[in-house]
Amino acid sequence: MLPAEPCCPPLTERELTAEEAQRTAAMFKALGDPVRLRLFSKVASHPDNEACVCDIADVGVSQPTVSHHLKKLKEAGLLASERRGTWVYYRVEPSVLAAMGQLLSLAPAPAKVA
Amino acid sequence: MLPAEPCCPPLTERELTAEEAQRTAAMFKALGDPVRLRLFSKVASHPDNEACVCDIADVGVSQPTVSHHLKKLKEAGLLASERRGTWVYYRVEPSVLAAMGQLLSLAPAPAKVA
DNA sequence: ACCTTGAATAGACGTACGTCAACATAGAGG
DNA sequence: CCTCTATGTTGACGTACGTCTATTCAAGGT
Repeated sequence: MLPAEPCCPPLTERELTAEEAQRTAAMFKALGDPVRLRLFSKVASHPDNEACVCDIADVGVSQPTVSHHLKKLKEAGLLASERRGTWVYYRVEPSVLAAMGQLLSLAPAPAKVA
Repeated sequence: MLPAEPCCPPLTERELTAEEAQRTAAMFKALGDPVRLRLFSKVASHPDNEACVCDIADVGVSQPTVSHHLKKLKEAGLLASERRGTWVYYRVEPSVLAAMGQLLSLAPAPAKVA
């Protein structure tokens, strides 16, 4: 799995290269599972965009499955984790979120002559 | 697969319900494949956000595979298709794109007391 | 009617994915 | 040390997914 750094202009501006697509698709893929998306939204909507696993683990699947999904989100570059004593905290990477948001903006609207 | 209508406030605002997550994850999932993301970006970056299949089919996979992926994007609500004579045109749904972009905006930043 | 080109469908195949139960690891606190 | 709680890891299982070849459907042109 690629490092998943922020990437690329709005999708409406120009087509992605194969490499850009691979890197970027990895991030979308990470959010493409309902359980992962819920976990991510739970972290993102917590104060300071950060939450303990114990605060977000109630999503209807077993604890190992939660851990597995958090790992996937981390590998995709969308979350970072840090152990503080007994608990492990996950935090969203705001820059990555912003990059994905920009990717989906349809700002320029090329050649809409009207 | 759900109808995939536009949905939901920014991920930072509140956590998604299970149903919202399922609906929304389907859209992210559709963009979570490199080939599909390239196809989508090709359509999105064409004039009027619309392109003939013949204009975008060169992504390194067979023609049936391209057709398969375009169908998936359509089922996810991200593209619409229309036959015009010999050719079939695919067009992005701007509202859906905008909704996804808004979902990824981290506007309010709750409780960053600093 | 026939053939040609553009695009969708059907079916098959290998791989990746989501899930779980069982086990392992990490600190905290007696 | 031992144990309790919080997370992560392993290995297995069924299903979904991406891809292909072969075939079919749709429109045009001759």
